[in-house]
Amino acid sequence: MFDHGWDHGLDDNQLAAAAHGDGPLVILAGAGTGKTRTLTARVASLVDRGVPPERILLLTFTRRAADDMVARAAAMCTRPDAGRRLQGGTFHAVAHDLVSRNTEALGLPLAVSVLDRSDSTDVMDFLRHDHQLDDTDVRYPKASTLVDIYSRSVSTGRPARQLIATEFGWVEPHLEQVIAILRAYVMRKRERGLIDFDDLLLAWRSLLADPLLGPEIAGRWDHVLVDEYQDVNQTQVDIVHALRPTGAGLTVVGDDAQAVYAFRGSDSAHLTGLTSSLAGVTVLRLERNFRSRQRLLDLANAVRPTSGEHRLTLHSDRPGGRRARLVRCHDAAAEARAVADAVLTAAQDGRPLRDQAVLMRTGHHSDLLEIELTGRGVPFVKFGGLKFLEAAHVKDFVAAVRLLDNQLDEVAWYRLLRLHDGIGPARARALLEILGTAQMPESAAPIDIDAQAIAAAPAISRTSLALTLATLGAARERRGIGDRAAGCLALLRPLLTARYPDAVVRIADLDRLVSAAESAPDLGAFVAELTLDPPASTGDLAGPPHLDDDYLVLSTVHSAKGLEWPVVHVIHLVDGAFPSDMALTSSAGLVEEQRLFYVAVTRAEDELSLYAPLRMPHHRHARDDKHSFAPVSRFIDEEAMVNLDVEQLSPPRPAPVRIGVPARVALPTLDDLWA
DNA sequence: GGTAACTGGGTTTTT
DNA sequence: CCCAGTTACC
Repeated sequence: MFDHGWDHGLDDNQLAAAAHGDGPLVILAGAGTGKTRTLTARVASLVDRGVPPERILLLTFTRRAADDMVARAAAMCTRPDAGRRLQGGTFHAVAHDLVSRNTEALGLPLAVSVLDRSDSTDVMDFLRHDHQLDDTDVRYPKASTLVDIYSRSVSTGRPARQLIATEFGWVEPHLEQVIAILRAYVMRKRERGLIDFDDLLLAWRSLLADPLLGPEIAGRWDHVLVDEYQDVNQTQVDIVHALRPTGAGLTVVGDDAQAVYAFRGSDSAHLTGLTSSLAGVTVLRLERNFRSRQRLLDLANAVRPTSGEHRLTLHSDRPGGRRARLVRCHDAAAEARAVADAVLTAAQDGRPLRDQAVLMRTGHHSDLLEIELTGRGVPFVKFGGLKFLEAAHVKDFVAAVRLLDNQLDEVAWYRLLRLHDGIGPARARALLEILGTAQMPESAAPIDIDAQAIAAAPAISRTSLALTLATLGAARERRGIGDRAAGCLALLRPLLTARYPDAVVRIADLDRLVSAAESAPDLGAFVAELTLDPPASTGDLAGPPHLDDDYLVLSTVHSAKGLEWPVVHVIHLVDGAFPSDMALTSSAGLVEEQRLFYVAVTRAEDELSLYAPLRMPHHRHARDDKHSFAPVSRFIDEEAMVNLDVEQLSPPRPAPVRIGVPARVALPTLDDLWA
């Protein structure tokens, strides 16, 4: 074999995938089987075969995965400029780029604002109000439920009526009103230049369906490679199909047992279906695992949901190892202590904190653990759960920036207006009628509009509102990105200071955001990108200064997908927590939880500990009988149990009971205190 | 009467 | 952080 660089260290199956020709290729890759390595090697091999790098498109679901893959592929290529020319990104980022360049063709205003989920909920709330669905005497579906229905409907291609009938039964009494609101939601966004996450994909699909633009866009790429294909929804399937209609030049990688995004419209049937529906498809399997010790894979294979023809069985390159531990704890507090003990013990045994991770079903499952870790001085970083962007002040800043370009952005106005004393939901809505209405750039002077709004505002808010509008107007006149961003911060400074007790910290956050924005090519794009891919913590923005510090990672299983650590702790393995009580009612939900558990288990390289608290504050069902292994976790059946070492932590010793006369304790009097 | 501001209890997962 | 319920203001 010639040494191309990209084929170095690949096994036969990986090599077959990397060197595969132009026909459609489906790679079924189990966890830890070198999927990324294979995909990047394939990219490098294509480039070596003479495919121009810019004619290769790598699609992923997270920007981290996209950046990672482009960088690694570039490193394998013999062409020095490949990294710059390779096209890669998340579905949503690529879509956003295309949408921004084609707003006119799409019939959108020149400037569009990207809505995250909570922005979408705000829009839905306006409509709920307009349609009088916010009366308190009848329980109408909440705005967030409406967003759920809308999103699931468009991303799966199922009509809302059908979706409501099968999965949102409690909404049916208001079916007609809900349908009317969903229609209005589409119109409202279009009028105001607002696009949500689903719209980005829908717009890309529409562009591809256009007789003129479609072929031009699809024609930009000869090869399309899609990572994590088990997580695509119907819109994404349509996009991929429009990009590579015959399947030639298409490579997809995935593992149906790791499909964990059904709640956002994904369906792993899209992956499994491809293996039979695509003419001339080559299906390759990667089952050789380079990550985990065999003992851990035995457990992984036993808990992996079976999936008929696409059964994959992982076998390790790294035999032996320790069996996973199942630690049964008395309650969540005992669990937190046990995890902290284990983390510190491992650290003493030469596993730095950075080699360990604690995984959980939902963000707040680590609440007690975080207190415990803080108390013991163990540094940690948390992924998943509340994001930096969800902090109120960051959303305020994003709103201000969006208003620079898009004055029709009512969601942004609504947010900003309510920061003023004396302006609540109702007054903000009234002011929106004035401020958020379209004025053509050349028509009525904006000053008049501002004056009108100030006059309409309650007296107490007029001074600060006038200042806000003036600062915003001034920032709009600026051209430099740093100046514009600084203007937005200047606008917020008095408002945040008045509103939040910890305003100093929050403003310092925004200072960092402003300096990060300065190096961006365009402020609007910077904010849109921030929305599409929010940094997990403020630390992310400042670059990696604490990279040489040692810290423990706490993460939701969803956010841990694709990552690995030598030592992994999975906490809260108890019905109602993991699996989530939201999923307990449907079998589809339970299978998804099982896949999520499989993802968690397969993150570990050397050591895996599973923690099962027996008593949870809100769950009385966990029984205390210490010797029965039956209700350990519904994820672990008898076959899987064989691969576990079970440890039972003794319950905490009850506080000693004192019998006798209670001591008399005198509370201090004022005179005592002043003495 | 209509709002804003405050209080207390609860929270799935994410592009 | 969001929501519902309550109080207090104009």
